[in-house]
Amino acid sequence: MNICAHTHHDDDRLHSVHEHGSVKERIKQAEEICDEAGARLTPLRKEVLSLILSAKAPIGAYDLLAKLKNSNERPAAPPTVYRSLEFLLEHGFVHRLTSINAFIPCCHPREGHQAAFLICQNCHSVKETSANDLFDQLKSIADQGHFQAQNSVIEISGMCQQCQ
Amino acid sequence: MNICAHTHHDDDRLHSVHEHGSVKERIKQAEEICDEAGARLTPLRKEVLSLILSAKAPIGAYDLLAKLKNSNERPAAPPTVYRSLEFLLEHGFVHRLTSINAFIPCCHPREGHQAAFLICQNCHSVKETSANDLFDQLKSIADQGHFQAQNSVIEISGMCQQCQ
DNA sequence: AAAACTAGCGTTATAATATAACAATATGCT
DNA sequence: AGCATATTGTTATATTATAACGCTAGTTTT
Repeated sequence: MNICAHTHHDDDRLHSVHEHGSVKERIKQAEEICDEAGARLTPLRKEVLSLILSAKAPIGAYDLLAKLKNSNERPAAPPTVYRSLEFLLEHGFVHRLTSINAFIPCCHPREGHQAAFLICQNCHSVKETSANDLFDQLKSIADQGHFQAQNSVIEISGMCQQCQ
Repeated sequence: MNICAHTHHDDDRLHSVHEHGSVKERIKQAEEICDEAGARLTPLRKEVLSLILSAKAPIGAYDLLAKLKNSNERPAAPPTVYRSLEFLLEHGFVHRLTSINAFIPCCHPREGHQAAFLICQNCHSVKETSANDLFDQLKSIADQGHFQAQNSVIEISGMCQQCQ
């Protein structure tokens, strides 16, 4: 299992946490992935992604909208944000946390993985985990229900280590 | 593992599906549970629960509101519904499906269990499963993240057997 | 019994999240 | 250049959820 933090406090007690690159590096990586896939990481999309990467907690669509308006000559309305989010979700650059209507960067955009999220209700930090055993279980549940799974939401809310 | 269906089509191919009582019986059971717990299943709450039990698919708050308005001399506004839902959720009579903002009855209101849901995107049937192995996995994920879990959302969207 | 307290509900208003529909512009292709 | 398509702008509105305040009825306290 693998745990990745998206948080504003240090996580050095968590041995399995690894370093992500800087925002700049991660944008660059996204550009490469888009090039390979023939997708267009336009300036708008890049900026939305950058805002999500820079936010050290999950960020909502309307918060993104406000930041776009502030930091930008560009006009911005809800569809501006939602369309960019749609693109970023499709290409695996961000995740939607449905239980809190907010977005976080994906730790491993190349892997196209499924993930489970640990969401701290106190400090709003999020840990993304890719637990293969868990998804095997899910698959077996779906199979037993004769169900063709397309999409899973696994979100655990509670209290992170630092906040306990 | 245990699978329960909330659906408008027959599920006889699913051996593990069991029968729920009639709406009347299930309301009666809820009354008993409330009596034991010292909670009040008021006429309004009873009616909302009854509407959710009768709906053969997940039902949204505003659909409930519309039904309340139709079938009733009682006035109804959004807080009317949301407050009743809050009560029913707290006491384990219904589940909220956060990925589709809708509500379904709980199959086993006495057990206070956690559940995972299989949501058919085509016919909107839902199967509720209580998979202990899965929740053991979740617990172990939370433990490895030194995380105190309070609440889990597990929702799998896809295509049910009948719709494939 | 009167006063204080409380749970539940009514009522009005508004917040927060998300999408529809159509117009304008930019980009890639021949 | 001319065409097709993708992207973005723009306006309007739909959908989901909560805040705030007051009333009523029942319960407890004095």
